Amino acid sequence: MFGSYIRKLRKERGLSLRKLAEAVTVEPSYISKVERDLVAPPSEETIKRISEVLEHDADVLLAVGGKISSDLRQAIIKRPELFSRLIRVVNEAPEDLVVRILGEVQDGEW
Amino acid sequence: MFGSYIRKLRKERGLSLRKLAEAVTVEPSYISKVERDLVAPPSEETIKRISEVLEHDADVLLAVGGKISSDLRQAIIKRPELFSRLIRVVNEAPEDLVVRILGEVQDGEW
DNA sequence: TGTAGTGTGTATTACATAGTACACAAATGT
DNA sequence: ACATTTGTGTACTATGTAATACACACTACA
Repeated sequence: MFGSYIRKLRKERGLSLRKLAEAVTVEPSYISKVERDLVAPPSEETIKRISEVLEHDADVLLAVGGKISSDLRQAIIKRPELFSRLIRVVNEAPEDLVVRILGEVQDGEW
Repeated sequence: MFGSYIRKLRKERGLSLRKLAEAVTVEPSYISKVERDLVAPPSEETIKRISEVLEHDADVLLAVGGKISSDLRQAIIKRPELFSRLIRVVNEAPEDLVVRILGEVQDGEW
């Protein structure tokens, strides 16, 4: 999944596999294997560099690779009761509702 | 950190290291090393078993061990834009405010 | 004074993670 | 025709993760 996802992105950017590899500072053969899903998705750091080169949301790319950004992990780990509850509750709630809450929290309407 | 944390819990429960090890189905020497932080915290599965035996919140124990429950990870990974934003926004907000939001979302007051 | 239970030390292991290094073949450009 | 670029195949490696296995020494206790 991750492989085909970034291969498509790369082609849309008109970038060769080798150019991507160079920009990300990994071996071309590694990108080749990654794009065909012959190996597991790269590390968090490498995925983040890929997201910059391909100009794609890092959180989404990490998620496609089955990972979570370490700053999110740290936030959760620092207040586990709060965030565990929050995530589980929100996960049950319909998305549009959550989006509305988010907007209001952000706008300081509380 | 994790080690001293569970050692304290275990003593409070009046449990011997070996009894804990047996209940968790790992080697006593392993628990010994874990409790003195000579090795990294156990796997998610093992921490969850420890949390049951010691009757302590699993999310908190996982967090002390630097981990996040896989069900939370899956929730985030399925809707990365939503949850990444949510976590970052909430992380900036004061806790009491977040707790109030949580309560209201739960109570279906939206 | 054994023997049962306590915690610990040392050595080892299986598997996963995250890649590198380098050679090769096909297509493209000039 | 030749050089360059493109993607790929094969082999190898270093580090981390998550433990096991077993022997040892100390304390309690009956």
